[in-house]
Amino acid sequence: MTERITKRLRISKQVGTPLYRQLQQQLEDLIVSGTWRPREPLPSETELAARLDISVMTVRQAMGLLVNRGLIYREKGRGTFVAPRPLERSLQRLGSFTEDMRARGREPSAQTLLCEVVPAPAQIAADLGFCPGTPVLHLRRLRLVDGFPVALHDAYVTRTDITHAELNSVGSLYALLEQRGIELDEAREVLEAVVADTTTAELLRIRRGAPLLQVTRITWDRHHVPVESITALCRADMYHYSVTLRR
Amino acid sequence: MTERITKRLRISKQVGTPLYRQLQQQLEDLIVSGTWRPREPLPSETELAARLDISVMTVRQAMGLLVNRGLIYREKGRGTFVAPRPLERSLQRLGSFTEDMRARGREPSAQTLLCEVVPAPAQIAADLGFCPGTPVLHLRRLRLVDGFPVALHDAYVTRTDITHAELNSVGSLYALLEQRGIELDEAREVLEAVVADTTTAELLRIRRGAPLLQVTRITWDRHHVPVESITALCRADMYHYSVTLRR
DNA sequence: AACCTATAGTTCTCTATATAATTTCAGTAT
DNA sequence: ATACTGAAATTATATAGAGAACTATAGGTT
Repeated sequence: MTERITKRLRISKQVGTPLYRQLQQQLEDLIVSGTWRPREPLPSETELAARLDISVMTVRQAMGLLVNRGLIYREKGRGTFVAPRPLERSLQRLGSFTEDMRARGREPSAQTLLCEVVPAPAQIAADLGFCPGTPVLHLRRLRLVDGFPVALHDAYVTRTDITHAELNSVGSLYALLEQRGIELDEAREVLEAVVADTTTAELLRIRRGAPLLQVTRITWDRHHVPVESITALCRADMYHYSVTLRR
Repeated sequence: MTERITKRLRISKQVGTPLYRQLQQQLEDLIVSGTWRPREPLPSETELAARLDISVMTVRQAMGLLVNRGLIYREKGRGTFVAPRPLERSLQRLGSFTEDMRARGREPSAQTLLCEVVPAPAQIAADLGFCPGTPVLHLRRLRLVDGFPVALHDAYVTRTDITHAELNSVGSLYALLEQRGIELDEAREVLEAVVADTTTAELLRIRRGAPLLQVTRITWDRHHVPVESITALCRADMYHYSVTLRR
């Protein structure tokens, strides 16, 4: 069983990806695909290290990442097990709307309602660490899943050279930023509940006063330079967030 | 500057706490207390290792925990820095309402509206991995901060020997569970937006139809045994959640 | 059958070391 | 003053190894 499964694991120093990342990814694929089920024991660290001819500490590092993602749990003296309920990772990793929806097998799309360079309003400037009035790209988009509106995104982006046409073509703002060499690294989100006003209700095709999840996010690149400040209004009936917490 | 600060760091093998945990905690205290400000460089890993006479890998492990908590960021070749905006940790660590509020310098209290052992309803039983009808403690509490109602908690707890009097005395369900030797380890939360019905509105002193953040949480102990399934309704105007995401 | 002990297996903590990749700084040449 | 090179400094990856702490199992004794 487990022995046959672990024969599928392949890691190589030639790949250019750190060994622990390769292992983490392959183990994660096995878990997410359902090959290993919740509470099923994984091979021990020492066993994997021997089988793959790598150091135990390297295996341990890979496993540590899976623990952090809530996919496995480890018990001293007993072993390592697949965590119950494979997690949605919306609040575990920084992903774009497009990525998140595709990961759920849904077809995301967007209507760009506004795409223009504006002077940064005071609060946005403060969020992004700019002087008020610094030019930023103001981007308002209606986000759809399988053709149905689910969220309204109102973003201020520090990169002002992204065009309406590019957005329509590529779809994902994050993908466009990454094409430009911006390495997204970290974001901070604040989640609140609000009710829909008339304009938002119309766009999202819900009644005025319906509950919305409001998500405010500031995103930084790997040099901790701010990239984006966005407020998203999400239909609460079609879209919710999940997270694993640790003690 | 940094030299004087690091003279305050003390770790000892006698303490019984792993060295990396001791260091992580002390560094965290320095950051949270404001001794180190955002973007300020921390001592390098090698410097700390030399100063504390411990291995670089041990320092690195401590730092890794701080990175995971969003308190610092590391740049290859440059160093380690305090992350901007010290984070509220509500969605980073598993903490109780009581702990969270105290951490924010607020005075939490509760009114227990219901505290009785009941047969687990089907959905709760499914959440907790029980047979329907298994006895669970049903606990409904109005949570207050500085005397003002902010949330309504409706919990089903697997430990049925907790009394109304204990809750009133100690206040924190998690503290009571921990007194009983239950080591809380992990929780999964789902966040949604809803609107207040008449009963909830009255209890929370808001208008009917006002937005609420609904948080559904299942908590497990360190053996991954379910401890609690809870639904919290939180006033959106007084209480919101934050989280750091990583790419 | 119950209990105790020894052993094996597993994760946890820690050490020492090395190389790779990146950034920064100092020295030298133009 | 500027540009280039090499060294120093820093984090990132990886290794090998050891002992501690815990769990599970097997075997022996009562």
